[in-house]
Amino acid sequence: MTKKPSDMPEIEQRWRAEWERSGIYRFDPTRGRAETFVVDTPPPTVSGSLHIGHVFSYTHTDLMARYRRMQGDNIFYPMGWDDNGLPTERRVQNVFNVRCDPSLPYDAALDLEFGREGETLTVSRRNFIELCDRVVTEDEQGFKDLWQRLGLSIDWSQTYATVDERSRYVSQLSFLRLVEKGEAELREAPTMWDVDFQSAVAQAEVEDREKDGAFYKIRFDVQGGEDVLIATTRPELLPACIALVAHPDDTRYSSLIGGKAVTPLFRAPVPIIADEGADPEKGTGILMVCTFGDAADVEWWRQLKVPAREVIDRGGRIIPAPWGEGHWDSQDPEDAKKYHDKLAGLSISQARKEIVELLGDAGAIVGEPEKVRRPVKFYEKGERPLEFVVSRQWFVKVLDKKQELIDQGRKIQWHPDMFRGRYENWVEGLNQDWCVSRQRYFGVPIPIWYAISEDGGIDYDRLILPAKEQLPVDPYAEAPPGYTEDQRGKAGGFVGDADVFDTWATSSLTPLIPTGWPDEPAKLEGLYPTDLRPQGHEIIRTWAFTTITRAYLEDGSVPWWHVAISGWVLDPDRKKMSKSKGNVVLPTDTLDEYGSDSVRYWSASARLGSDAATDPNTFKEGKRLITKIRNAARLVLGFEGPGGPPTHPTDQALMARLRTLVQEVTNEWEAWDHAGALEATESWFWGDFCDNYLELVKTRAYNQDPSALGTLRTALDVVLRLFAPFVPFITEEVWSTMDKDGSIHLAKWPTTEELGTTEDTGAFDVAVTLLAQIRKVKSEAKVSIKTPVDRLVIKATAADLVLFESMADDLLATANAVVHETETVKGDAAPEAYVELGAPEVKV
RNA sequence: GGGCGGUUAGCUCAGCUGGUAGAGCGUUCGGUUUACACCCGAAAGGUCGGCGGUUCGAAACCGUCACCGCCCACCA
Repeated sequence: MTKKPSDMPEIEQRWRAEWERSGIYRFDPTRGRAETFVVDTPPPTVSGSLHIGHVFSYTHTDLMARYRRMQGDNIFYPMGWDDNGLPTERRVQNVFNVRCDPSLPYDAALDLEFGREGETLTVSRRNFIELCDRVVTEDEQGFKDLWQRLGLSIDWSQTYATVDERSRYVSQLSFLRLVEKGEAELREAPTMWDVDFQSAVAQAEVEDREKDGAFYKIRFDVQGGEDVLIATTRPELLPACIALVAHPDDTRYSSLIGGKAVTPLFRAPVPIIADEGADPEKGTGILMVCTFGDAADVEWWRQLKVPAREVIDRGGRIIPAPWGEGHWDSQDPEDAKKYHDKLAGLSISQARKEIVELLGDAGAIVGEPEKVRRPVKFYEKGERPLEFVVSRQWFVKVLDKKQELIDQGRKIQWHPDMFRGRYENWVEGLNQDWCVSRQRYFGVPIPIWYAISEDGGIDYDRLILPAKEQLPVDPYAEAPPGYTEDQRGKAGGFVGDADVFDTWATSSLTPLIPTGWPDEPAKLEGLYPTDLRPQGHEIIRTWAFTTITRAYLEDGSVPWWHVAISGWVLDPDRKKMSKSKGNVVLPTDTLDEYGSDSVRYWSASARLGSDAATDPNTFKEGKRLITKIRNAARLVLGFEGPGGPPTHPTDQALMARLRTLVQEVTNEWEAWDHAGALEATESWFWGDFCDNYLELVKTRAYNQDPSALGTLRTALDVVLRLFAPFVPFITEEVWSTMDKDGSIHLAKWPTTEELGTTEDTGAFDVAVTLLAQIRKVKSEAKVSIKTPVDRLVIKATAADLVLFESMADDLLATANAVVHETETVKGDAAPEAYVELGAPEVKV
């Protein structure tokens, strides 16, 4: 070992290679479930950037894996890559400057460069997917490098990707089983829709954003009456109005209920109905129901049982002839068409401006618009508000099993426990079934065909399912059983579902993908349910929820017994990091600057569930600890001579205290508190061991006292093992210079039994108390710590004096005291030292 | 609007089942001590967010309020 810490990069590099070569993190398939610890590792989105947050949370997982490994468990610690879905598509679009057009034919010769400039190219679906594969391969390597550099004890022979054959197989097979059980079904219904990505989205991917808007008061005529004012923030939906709603107890409007109003401009008669859902306090208390402004509109539309008047197309523009040319439900169809033509083709925001003007000209807007700030639903990755669009989508039924899903959550231990509440809160608030189909390209295809009837129409009630042996299948490219490819799209033939699964539909199966489900029952039984799901709290509603749901629907199981939640990494100003704020810390930079063990130290010092700031001080603290470990080891291992059992009281006391530490640290681990374990270990190591014990024992150690040498070596051995999960590189490095077989990471976790049975008599406390007093006198006298003490008087209780005498040799040597006297005091006073110093040293 | 966290030394945080406040960093003072100056020793610094209550005793338990953060909620 060299003295300078600057060789840590070399040490890290060397052990990283050695661990990979020796395969110490390999899973052993011959051992049983009881002694196996299975991690359901989060597959990172490979198209996302490497983020310091990754380092933080993945370290948390590795800490527990390393602890369990040292406890003797056979660790199943696989790695998955989440490469399917929108993030990859987006990245491909940017990297190659392309868009996918599924109608184009495949171009086998297409060869694009990374960072291609110039005009945006449209490519076929298959070309697009090939580009996705290229990007993904590149990105995965970046993550693997980072993980290995960080020292994650992953078994790299257990890897998967969410678009690979195995994942597609599992995803499709599991889905087909849901279809057969009736738990997944195709529905044509208004669904939340992102007009930019042109895909349906699920409730879990939706977030509210506060947006400015304006309330417009619009005058509707009432048949056989005066008129009525409604308030709306979405006047552009007026042509889609199908009813007005007021609260049944709202006396202002009770006379109107059951009658009809007539929309301005379009002159469409619409019923006026009463419903508890209308809030008399909001707006004017009466509102228009449109197809579709929001989820409430969907609800009322269902109650009314009238056809939808859709006016917004899938790209977010006003449809030219919303309910069929010449079919205007209007008292004045010509006017209606005239007005609508002015809106047709406009985007939502353009249409809003236009219609406000038209309504204004027609005198149908009353007063000034009232500015309001209200929550608007967005796709979490989207930029424009979601619309409700009628489309055909696959849903997994969850609304009918909320209680069961909550009960499943209660069979799982959440760390920290408060996040169980988060989960239950989400399940209780579910108001839509889980929409799993997405109108995207790069993902797991929905393995379904639909029959085409003899008249040429697609019969969505006649599903054609693939044979299990056919999976994974791409129904867009392959023909279903009993058909041939030339029947595609023909009367009497079939059409393949062109959609892919939502990324969570596959990610929800990560406990099943690497564990042999369902064709290797022996393997599965040895690995499932898994032990640990680590994840962030922001994806409880997606990943945790969908995983629990899929496991429950599949066989009633829970997917794991523990969920460990990591917090977020904040910048030093306690702000959440984001690219737009420009405060993202790159993990490679941090690793370059501080080294892997230091960065791990920082991660480990944060408790599960709590956020952490990227604090340079904590990184430095880690670096200091690593240096301290090396130096202490250098001292201990530098002593020559045979070691023996602890016979000296100081040594016995140290062993007793170490035993207490081992118990405490083990308890912390068992309570899933790695930060507590680290803190206890570090505090013992730095305080008891380095500052006090090493000083007290030095003289005897230099004199080759076997009790001292044996104790020093045992203590180092044990404390290294306690540190090993946190700082695997430096502990392995030191371990390798000791007389030990194999890696420290396969060594047994320390037990109290291996540390004998000597009691902590209190001698150590007495010594430390007295030593502190002597040091204080010297410090106040501003002399060197090694200044001789001429006369030392110890005043203590009789019991403490016995303890003092037992280790007086160590204490006097450390204090450099030559004469000592003792004085017995009554009661339970702490021992006191009276110190007379020799002549101050003369400074040269 | 509903739910959940947090509020302890200048900063970042720990304080388990209630017994007169802790760590690291920072600050100040001192120390070349043959493991380590990425070190060692010492010191200063807090009415534990406010107000009530339970208790012999509350940072900890109960109630309430305030502020910060997060999650959720049909947005007319």
